[in-house]
Amino acid sequence: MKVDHLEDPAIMQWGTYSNPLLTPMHQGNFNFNYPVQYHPGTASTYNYDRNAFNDHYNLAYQSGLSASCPRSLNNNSFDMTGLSHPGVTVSSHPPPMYQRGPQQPYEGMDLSQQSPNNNLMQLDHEYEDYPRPIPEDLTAYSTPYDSDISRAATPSDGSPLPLRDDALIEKDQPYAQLIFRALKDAPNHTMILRDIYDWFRKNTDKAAASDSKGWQNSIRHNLSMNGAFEKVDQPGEEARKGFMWRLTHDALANGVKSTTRYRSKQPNKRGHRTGLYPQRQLAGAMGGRSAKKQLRHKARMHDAYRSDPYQSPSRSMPTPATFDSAFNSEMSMYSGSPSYYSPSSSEVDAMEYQPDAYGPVTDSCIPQQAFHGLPNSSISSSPLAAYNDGYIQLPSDPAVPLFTSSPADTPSPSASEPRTPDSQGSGWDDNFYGNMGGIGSIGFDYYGGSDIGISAINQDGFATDPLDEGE
DNA sequence: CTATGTAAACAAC
DNA sequence: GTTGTTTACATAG
Repeated sequence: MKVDHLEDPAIMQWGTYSNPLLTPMHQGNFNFNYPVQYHPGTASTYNYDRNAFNDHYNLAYQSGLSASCPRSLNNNSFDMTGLSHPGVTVSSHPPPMYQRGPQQPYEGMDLSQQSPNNNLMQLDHEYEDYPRPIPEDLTAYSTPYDSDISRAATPSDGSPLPLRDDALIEKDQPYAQLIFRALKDAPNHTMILRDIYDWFRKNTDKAAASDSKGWQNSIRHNLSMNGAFEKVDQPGEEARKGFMWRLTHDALANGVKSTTRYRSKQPNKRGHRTGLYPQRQLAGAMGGRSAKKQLRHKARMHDAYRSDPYQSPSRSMPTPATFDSAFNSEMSMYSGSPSYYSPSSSEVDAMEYQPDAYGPVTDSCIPQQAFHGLPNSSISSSPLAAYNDGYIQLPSDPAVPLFTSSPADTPSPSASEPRTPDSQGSGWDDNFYGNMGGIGSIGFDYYGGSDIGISAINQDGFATDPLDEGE
């Protein structure tokens, strides 16, 4: 087994990390008059494969000024993990299944955005190099974590270096955090459950510490309960095995928040039901993978949506790999916004699950980080901007200019402004700048159009939200 | 109280 | 048996 270091040493220079907000990409001469060129069919720009797993790989980002975006231009393109770099033909540990389409190099990509957090990258050597996947090889999934990689410190191995010193901290992190890390390092930030298990076996002591399988239960529990993780469908035969789990855009941008989604707010205040569920409502009566196709009891979840500022509206539904356009237009803040557009039960039920809803989206979008330096007012007053977890959605019409040079020239927000349903009054708009999702990235929280706060991501990947409304 | 871990019931593979 | 959802209890802080 080869345990090469996959990273280009030139890329892996931690010391060069300086300011996440001042990466070369952002330092480019910006004028905000450029109309975004949208070439839906430009093959050289992207190669959209309608696939759950490559939707993030197909973007060629050009000079940081414009991008064609198959809607789900992902943070991975600007990855803070540093794992999927242009020109680097290997990524750290993608199981072949995960990558269906060929990975496009990002010509103009910024290589300097390295996470300052060594923890996030220390695991790379654990994974094997692997050849570029055959596109149609969807069924031959083999976990990248071979069981025999007992990485028990084998000094003779050459480069054992299982975990660095700071890794010790990692072990004490909560499950949600660890899962976050696992996914963050994964290609597309997506993994299947078993690989998450394996990641835990390798990189944490949760597994070893417990003789039982409680830790797996906990992982599943967290995956289910924490809004940072979303399910995406697994194409092909493997779909039977379950979903893949992916970090939401919002999680990438904002970090993980607590796993409190459905937890009862007032747990049996009085009457403490000491005895184990004598009168207990059947726990998990609604559980199961049936959620995949039958959206049960959505209504009762809406309370949870409101109470959990981290929740995406349709957690029980597998999230299409990229935005379903209807979904997108209906709820443009599809994740991460506290004031959600809460679809009614019937609406949710109407949102039938479409396994093939990965179609390209008509809108062009550019990452908000491209607007670094632009006054907030300019952005928010743009008639085009619809903030969407790290991206600015643009209408299909490429002729419409984005911004004018002077604020005075800015056309007043028209009625056609695609605002989010709740951004007018009480909605949140998370408008992230900088290296989206990177440690230390900063975002501005808009509340009803007013810039009132700043969020940041701490070293642990947890978002610090000074305005976290706890209800 | 909140955040988290843990156990477990349960449903649908 | 596995995966995913949900409820419930315990406990640390």
